[in-house]
Amino acid sequence: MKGGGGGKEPPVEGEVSGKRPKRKCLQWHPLLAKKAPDFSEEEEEEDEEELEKEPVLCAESGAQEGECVGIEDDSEEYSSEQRARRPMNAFLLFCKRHRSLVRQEHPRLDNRGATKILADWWAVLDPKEKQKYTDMAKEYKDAFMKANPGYKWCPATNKPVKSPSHSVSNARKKVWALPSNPSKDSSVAKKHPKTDSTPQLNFAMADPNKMGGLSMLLLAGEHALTAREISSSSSQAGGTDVAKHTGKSALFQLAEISSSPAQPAGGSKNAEDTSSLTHVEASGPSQPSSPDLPKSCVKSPLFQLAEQISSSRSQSGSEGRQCGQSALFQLAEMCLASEAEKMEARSSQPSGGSSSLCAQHSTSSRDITEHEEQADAPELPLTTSSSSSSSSSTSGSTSSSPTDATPSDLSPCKTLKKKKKKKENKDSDENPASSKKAKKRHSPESDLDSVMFTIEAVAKGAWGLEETPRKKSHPSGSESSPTMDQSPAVKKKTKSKPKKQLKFKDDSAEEEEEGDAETNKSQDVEMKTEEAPLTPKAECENEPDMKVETPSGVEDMAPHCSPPQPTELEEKDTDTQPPQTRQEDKEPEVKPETCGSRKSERSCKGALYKTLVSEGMLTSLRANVDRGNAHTDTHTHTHTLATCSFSVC
DNA sequence: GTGAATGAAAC
DNA sequence: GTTTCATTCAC
Repeated sequence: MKGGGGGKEPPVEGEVSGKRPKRKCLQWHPLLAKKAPDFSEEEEEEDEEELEKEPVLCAESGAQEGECVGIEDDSEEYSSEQRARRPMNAFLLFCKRHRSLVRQEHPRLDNRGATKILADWWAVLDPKEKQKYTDMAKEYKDAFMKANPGYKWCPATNKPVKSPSHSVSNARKKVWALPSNPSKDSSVAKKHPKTDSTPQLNFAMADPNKMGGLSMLLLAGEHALTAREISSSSSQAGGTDVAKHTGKSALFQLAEISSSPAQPAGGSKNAEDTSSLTHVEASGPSQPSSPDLPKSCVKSPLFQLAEQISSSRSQSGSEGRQCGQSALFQLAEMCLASEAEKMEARSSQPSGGSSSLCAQHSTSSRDITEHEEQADAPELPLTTSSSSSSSSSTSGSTSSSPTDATPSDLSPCKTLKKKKKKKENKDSDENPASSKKAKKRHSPESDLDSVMFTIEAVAKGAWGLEETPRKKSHPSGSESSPTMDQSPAVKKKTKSKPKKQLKFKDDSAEEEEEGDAETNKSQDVEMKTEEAPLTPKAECENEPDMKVETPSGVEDMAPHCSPPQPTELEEKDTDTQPPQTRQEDKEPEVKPETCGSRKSERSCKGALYKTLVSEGMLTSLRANVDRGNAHTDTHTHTHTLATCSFSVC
């Protein structure tokens, strides 16, 4: 499987082979580039170092641009991709942040399935939560725009520019280069902007790709330094305006960088990596992640950024800006967290999952904690993140292949078109509503998992919780219950939707045999559950809410397990399944056509869910399930408990 | 390369 | 109102 590490690893190869144009994400570039060919093996550990080193070198040299660029001529390859990526929207941010969790929970589930779940989750998400993400997205976008003033959302369209050869590179690079922008201080970093094509190329090429995330950081750091030369470490906020700007851009970059996938580097390194990242984020005292590296160089920038961030936060209190920064900061954290999660997930999967998580947790937790304290803003409580973040780590080098070149010529737009066409076909085939369903269907397993998961969540209401770690914040004071309830519930429904299709089939057959079938399912579920690492993330606070809705059995675990919502879910799987089925049955009626549009569907689901809840359907179902699965549950529960403990640790 | 989701911008 | 693209990665 590429999957495990592969997913990202490939990128590494990519360089040479050059594949995956898509990946190009900003994040990827840098890292990938770093991965440099030099290393053949050892790579993992050293890769990281190198990665950092390279940038460092550049930094040292001072002329980052030229040399760096030069170094990697290859970079041209990147150039194709260099084009800045669109900033993620709220949903994407959400996905990025939580995907790993979902995947952890459902190892089998592929991204598509995870996306579905996330979508459901998103639908259910409290407005507040959404708002947070929305805000973050906004901030992110703003920062992005600042960085890339001239950026057009769909460069592709512009393609004209892209003439085969240079055009491409320019366009993409531009993005990076663009940042230049205007007036802002950040301009320094961006300096090369687009104004001159030539320079730009160099600059653009060089920086982003070669420099990699670090490079970016360096640049940012420079700016920052400039702004706050003063503050080498303590700086507080000095925050001059400039600093702020810088910080922002820096943050933005940081976010991008952070988002860069964790490096494939081996899991073993994770610990180290993690530490390095951690310190970076944490802004902790500078510790050199790796002695080898010129720490000062490397760290400095990163460290500075971190400092800035932290300082900004502290300041922020007084200033309004904080919001923006915090958002960005959060974003960065999210990215890191997500990566970390990934790392964890991967590493954990093979082995034992939960344990690994715990370990990581502990490790990073401290750092994270600090951050959280500082940052913690309301926003992302993200428990998840915490866990994941910790893991984080690795900076990886990921790499994706820069390569890609490819298509770029045409411009992404074209490429996309293909996709779209496909989609269209699908849609056209069926009604709107149906179309969705049809799509959903792809893999039974995934669907099942997702369904199970959803069901569980619904039963417990965990989902809502999970998602929102922030929810904790309490969403609702008075309303809380309703909102909370709904969300989870909705989720369920939502989920059901995807499942429905699958389930329908199953249900029809299964329902008849429910007795046996359930048992089997439950077992299956358990199996899955076991496989799944169980995560953690959870939100204890939610529990209460959950309980409210789901008084029944699961509660036991829920309380403790807050983190492991997923876990809970799993437990429920067994139980839930049956219920699920039923719900689904009902849903079909409602959902189907009504919800032609995505939103509408979600809404419908939500409504249905509410209805069901009100009716007490869920409760009754659960009860039934519990009874039916009693023995099975016992098993599961035990397992769950264990899990919980873990998470708790 | 595709898909699965949502959302934002461009068209 | 439609397209494109953003993220992620197994397939």
